[in-house]
Amino acid sequence: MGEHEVDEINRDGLGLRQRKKLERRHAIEAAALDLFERHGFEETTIGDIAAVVGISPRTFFYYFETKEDVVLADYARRQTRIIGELTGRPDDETPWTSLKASFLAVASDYETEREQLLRRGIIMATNPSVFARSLQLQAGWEDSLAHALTERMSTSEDVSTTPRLLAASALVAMRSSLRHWLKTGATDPLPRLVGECFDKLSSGLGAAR
Amino acid sequence: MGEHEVDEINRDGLGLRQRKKLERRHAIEAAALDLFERHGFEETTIGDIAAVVGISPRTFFYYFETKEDVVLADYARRQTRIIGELTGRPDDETPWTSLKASFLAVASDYETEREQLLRRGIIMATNPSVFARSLQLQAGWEDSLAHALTERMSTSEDVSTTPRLLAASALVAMRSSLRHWLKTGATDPLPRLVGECFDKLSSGLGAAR
DNA sequence: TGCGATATTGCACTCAGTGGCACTTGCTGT
DNA sequence: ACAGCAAGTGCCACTGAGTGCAATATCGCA
Repeated sequence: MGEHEVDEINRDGLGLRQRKKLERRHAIEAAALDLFERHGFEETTIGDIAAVVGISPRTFFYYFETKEDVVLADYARRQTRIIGELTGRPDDETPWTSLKASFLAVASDYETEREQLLRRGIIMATNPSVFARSLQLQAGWEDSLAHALTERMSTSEDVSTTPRLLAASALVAMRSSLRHWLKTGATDPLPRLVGECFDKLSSGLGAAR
Repeated sequence: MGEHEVDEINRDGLGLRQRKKLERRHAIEAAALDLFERHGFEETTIGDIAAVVGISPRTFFYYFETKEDVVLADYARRQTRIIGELTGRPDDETPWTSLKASFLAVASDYETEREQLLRRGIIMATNPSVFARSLQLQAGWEDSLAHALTERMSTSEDVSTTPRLLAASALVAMRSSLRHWLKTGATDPLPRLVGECFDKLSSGLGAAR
């Protein structure tokens, strides 16, 4: 019967309704990003964005929870991407190897969206509240990773410290190489940077200088 | 001449003014924490807090930048504590050893403030916005650590990735052991937990399960 | 064509946080 | 002891994010 499910009717994808929603979501993203870059994040109000897209300010919150989330809209996508990648790895691999492989895969994606990442990265680095929100999302990310790892390693003793440590470390590797990548204008190949960071961590921090 | 410095006149400490300020600051902290625990963080307004302490809402912001900062008031103190500890370490030590030693020192402090930490920890773990703010502070912390390390290791190439990686990893170790400590009711000796985490990281993540 | 789910909007409201201005009072140099 | 200064404090008005609610519009589908 007519359930209130997420309708996915049309071939090859989503129903007209879903498509429209996605389009509008992207429209909001584009308009907002543009305004943020031209007038600054703080200076731009929800009203401004709504006006450009031609929707009511109230509707904005139907699409995004906070103003910050517009900038970080792609975080969630990447997050699920990584988790998928991770759970797809063979079971006999050591956790750290799987993590490295998963993050490397995503790192390649990053390069194709270089421009987008740079734009968003700049706004994020410049605006404390956006940065804060990104940290918050990363924490959720860490949770998911840790959870996935706990299932993978049958260490079972619910979410012990080790998976958390692994997950957090992986994120640290990703984050710091990403930072370096962005700071150097995204010229070096990102996967290489990520690989190097992972290796530094896997061989142990004890051996520095 | 009469500079606008932080005045410290009286013997053994600060002037009357400073003391009053500190007292009031603590009063705000106490009242706020109490309200937060009894009615919830979100539910408590700045006005509520101000009313209890007997100040105007406006004045609250003279003492704290945000409502969240009341809960995290001791973060800054600990931060400077650690940095001090770190710069005090002998130069011939490997960075990671110094980091471990510094964090261990602070870990001992934590145990004497067990109650306080638990109270604040609970509020933090329960409230996304407080948690977010704590992450933000940690990021600043990471910056300071990385900076201190860069000076220490004469790797000089301005804030290269390595010090960042070290700093971030140390924070991960601290954070995850702290989390575990809090979750288990702060019974195990914290320094031991911290030590273990540091060791896991120093021997390398590659060797898991 | 009409039913039901989904999308959109207006309105009223709360509350964090800021800016400006006036007023008090502890501190400091003379 | 006194004057000048700046920190501390308070009040008022204001902006803007975000929410709850209820009314309306739109669209897919039977």
